[in-house]
Amino acid sequence: MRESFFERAWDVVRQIPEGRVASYGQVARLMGAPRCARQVGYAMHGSPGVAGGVPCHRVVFADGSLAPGFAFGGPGEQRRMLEAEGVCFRPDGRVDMKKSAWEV
DNA sequence: GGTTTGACGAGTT
DNA sequence: AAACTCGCCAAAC
Repeated sequence: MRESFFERAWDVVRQIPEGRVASYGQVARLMGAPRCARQVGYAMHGSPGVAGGVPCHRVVFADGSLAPGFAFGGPGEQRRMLEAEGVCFRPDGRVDMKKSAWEV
């Protein structure tokens, strides 16, 4: 059943524990496509959302910055959601990958 | 079946 | 430090 690349991406994102964040490249790597970070990001855009079991808000850039224009109701909503899960943020507005990076 | 696109990443300027 | 460019690759047109 070779699910589409997207569905596989969702499956990996689904495994991200609470209070942790994973970069697009990280997710892509876990799915066996380390070069497909962009496709992962695009898959997130088309994800069913948290209601579908895909916490796309836990997926961030490799730098720890969030996607511009992200919205579950507002760009600041994602940060608020992550903080609520225990994710550490830096004054720059980026996620503290050093503490909140998803350890596989 | 070729072209365009894009929630990335790393390298340059 | 921030902005820009190039490369990668799957999905949509």
